[in-house]
Amino acid sequence: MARQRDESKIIDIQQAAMKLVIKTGFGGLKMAEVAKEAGIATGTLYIYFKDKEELINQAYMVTKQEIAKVILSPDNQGANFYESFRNMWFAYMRFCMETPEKMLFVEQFLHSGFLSEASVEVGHQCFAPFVHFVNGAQAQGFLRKVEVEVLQAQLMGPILELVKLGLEKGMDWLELQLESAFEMAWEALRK
Amino acid sequence: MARQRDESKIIDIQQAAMKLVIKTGFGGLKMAEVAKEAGIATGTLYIYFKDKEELINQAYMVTKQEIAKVILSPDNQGANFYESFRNMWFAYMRFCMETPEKMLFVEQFLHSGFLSEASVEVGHQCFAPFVHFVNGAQAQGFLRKVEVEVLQAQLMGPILELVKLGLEKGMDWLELQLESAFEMAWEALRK
DNA sequence: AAACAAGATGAATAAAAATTCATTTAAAAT
DNA sequence: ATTTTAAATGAATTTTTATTCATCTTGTTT
Repeated sequence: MARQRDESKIIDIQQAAMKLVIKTGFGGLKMAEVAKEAGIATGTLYIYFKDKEELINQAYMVTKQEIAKVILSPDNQGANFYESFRNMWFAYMRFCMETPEKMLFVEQFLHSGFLSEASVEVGHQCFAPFVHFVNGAQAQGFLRKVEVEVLQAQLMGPILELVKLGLEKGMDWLELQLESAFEMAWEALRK
Repeated sequence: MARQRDESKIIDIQQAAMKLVIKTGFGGLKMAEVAKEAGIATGTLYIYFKDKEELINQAYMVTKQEIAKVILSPDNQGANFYESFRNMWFAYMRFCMETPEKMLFVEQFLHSGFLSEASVEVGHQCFAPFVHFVNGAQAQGFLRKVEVEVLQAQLMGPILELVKLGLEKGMDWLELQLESAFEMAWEALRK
């Protein structure tokens, strides 16, 4: 008997928040600015989210899951390990270059002081398939036998830094570095 | 004709701020808490620093310079390139493990929205010796010929991630991973 | 040891930001 | 077309946090 809640606003709001975090950092993130960026009134935020903490944590959980999906998205039927690894690396890198705000938001969130119980849980869930992939690859002798977190650090650390550089120097610049960057990652991790 | 200003308070205050940033992120950093952590009254902060922005920027500049000094500190007389590289990597890593708050503060600061003109300048200054070292090593055929920023990303990115892991899982755990981590970095960067 | 000057204090104030809510608007049902 | 009711609004309020300042303390000088 009344107008519908516009569920797409949830996404708009989360995207607005992520976009602003890149510019201002978590410290500078203001609810009034999120609303403005999302094209709605301040009060409307509170229809869709209980408070700032919930908004930020939900943005994290949704985005973290999206990223996990991206990494597993390539169709690796018939590909050898090197090719699968390469596909996943490029899939993730392309995602980061297209929506850097998402990966940087997820990254910064972890040290923002907003991290809730539920977010930690989602983080673990999303990490599980990666652990499985790495364990298999190690067992088959494709990857170095070091703890999975160390592999992850070596793999994700440089990507994060490269995306930050991409924001400063332009994604066209970054595009030119991709092959080298991938090779370096591969040399670091291969057995 | 009056009591001396205690210059060591400047360091205490900056260290307090850096320590708190690890716990609460930049967003959660409160002047009252910095004062408490430093063991002084809130108002005393403003004797030593004009405002929050100045405090944070000065902490950054001092710490960034300290880090630059640490990386160049090893005595590499008579060492070959591999040994020099190894010495620098371990010198930096040890510094990070002893005072993770400094490296994480510097890291987070760059995306906090507080970055001043002067801080950017100091950042560049500190980067210059690294550029020089890398250029020389590339010319002599020790390192891959990729842009210096890409090398830096591949080198520093994993260290940052490892230190974060060290904070979560303990520095004793990280200690056990150092040799592997260094080897991976070396394989990534070597020609 | 008295006077002085600058440091230190922390409660009071100002500024900034999150959240609420009385009111308005508009989609859906009758 | 009218009624209904939840969404949307944004000014007002509350809450949080930075900054100031009247007062006190302490080291130094004479």
